[in-house]
Amino acid sequence: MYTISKLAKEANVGVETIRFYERKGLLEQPIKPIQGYRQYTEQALSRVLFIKRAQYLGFTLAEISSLLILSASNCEDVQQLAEQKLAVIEDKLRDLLNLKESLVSLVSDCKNNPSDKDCPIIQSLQP
Amino acid sequence: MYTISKLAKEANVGVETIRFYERKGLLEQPIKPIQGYRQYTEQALSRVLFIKRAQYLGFTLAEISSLLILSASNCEDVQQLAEQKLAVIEDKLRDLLNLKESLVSLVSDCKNNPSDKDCPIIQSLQP
DNA sequence: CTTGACTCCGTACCCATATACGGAGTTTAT
DNA sequence: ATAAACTCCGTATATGGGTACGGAGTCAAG
Repeated sequence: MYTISKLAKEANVGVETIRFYERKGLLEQPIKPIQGYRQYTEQALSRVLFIKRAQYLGFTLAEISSLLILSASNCEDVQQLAEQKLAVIEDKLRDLLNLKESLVSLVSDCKNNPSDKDCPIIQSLQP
Repeated sequence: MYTISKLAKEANVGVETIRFYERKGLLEQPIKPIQGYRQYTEQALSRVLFIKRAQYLGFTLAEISSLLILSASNCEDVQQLAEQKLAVIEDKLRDLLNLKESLVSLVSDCKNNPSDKDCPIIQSLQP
């Protein structure tokens, strides 16, 4: 069990971020004991780490929210939502691959540029 | 020569976006004639298109700003900036591919799940 | 039992990237 | 010569994702 600051530290985010996620409904706020501080479980930690990883992958908090709602429904619904997310991921993959290819080719043009000016990247951005 | 709205239309952005870029120093604001409206040159259009392309490649406006400054001089620095972006994109690609594979396999587990509950996806989200 | 660190809560503020509004001036079409 | 459309300018608002602040309560060590 963690206090909020331990949890934040463990997940490598700020305390305020935890509270922000709670307000956004991304993280369940543990019931506060009549007297004392809230206790956070391992599950809360996994949840925060999940959010962070998904964010890193380019999901917005809103998307992460619906990813997380998966766990509220029955298997078929879960599966369906997972398939939707899969489609989103595949789109993102395609976009990222295109981006990567453009950048790779630009950088390689740069490497073949003998001069220090007339940078091919800049030129390619010039219409 | 364009008026601001022609320029905006040509570049496929809003008029307000042009003004915003001017405020940000990404775009030089043409001198306003004593009487009348500002005139924008082809250069201004190229500049806006440059910004849009660079944005599409994943550069932030701040980065674009430094790209524009660097473009006057040093191909190597530009290349370095592009390589940094490339590294970030490659990391994201790797992670997205992993995520996709896990989702694919979870969805297929779901399909092999005869019951409506004990959803494998839900179970995989439990700690 | 006091002190210092931590928590709680509401609210305000921050940055990036725009987008909208409103009143006054300007241009263009009829 | 007037209306419609456009521009100018400052300011306000939006959205996403946080970060900071201040006062009051709580906990843990000495």
